[in-house]
Amino acid sequence: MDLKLVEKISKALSDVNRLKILQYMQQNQGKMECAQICELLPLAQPSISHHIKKLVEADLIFQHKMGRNYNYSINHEVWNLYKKKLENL
Amino acid sequence: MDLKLVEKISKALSDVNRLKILQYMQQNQGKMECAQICELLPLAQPSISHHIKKLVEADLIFQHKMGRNYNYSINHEVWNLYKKKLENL
DNA sequence: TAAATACATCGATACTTTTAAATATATAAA
DNA sequence: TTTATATATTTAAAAGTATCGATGTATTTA
Repeated sequence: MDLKLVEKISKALSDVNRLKILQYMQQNQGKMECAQICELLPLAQPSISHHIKKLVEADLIFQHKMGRNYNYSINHEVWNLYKKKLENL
Repeated sequence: MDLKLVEKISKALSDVNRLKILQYMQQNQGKMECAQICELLPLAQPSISHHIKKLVEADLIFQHKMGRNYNYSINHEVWNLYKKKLENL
């Protein structure tokens, strides 16, 4: 994992709304739906969609389409790689 | 460590120049001077000063004045707290 | 005390990010 | 096949961030 990727992931983590999304996912066995996030955060739906996209683009979460809903789940591999990289930049 | 602080630290980490500064510090027993950073990065001195300030404000590094130079060193306590917090948001 | 050094701060500009309103798309239900 | 639902995308405005030139401030050296 090079510094450009560390930068990208850090940027994805540098917003309280996105951190709350991840927190909620961690507390729900790494899974959640968009509708739940809408209840969790005081933001309009397009804003939440935007934040989710940032997390997806940073490879921190996966997006699976299930019927007309999406399910999101934590990408533990990237998450662990990031933490490991911080140990020794 | 609350999410607002995680956000602040992540923001400090979300720039390649600042990551390079930290990387260099890690490789130098957690210490370095500003002049070394100026050689390391292709940036003007005020930009480097700005980046250092971000790291100091996030409590990721300490600033010690030694004569007319400053010495910077990694704040291992905050650094470790951050990594620990990521383990379990 | 004057000049040089090492850094910080200020001010302007350019770039990026966040947000919401409006709109689009895919799927399920009626 | 029309309508409702869940989510994404587009657009535009506001706020935040990076950069650098100019300048300021300690501190050391001459």
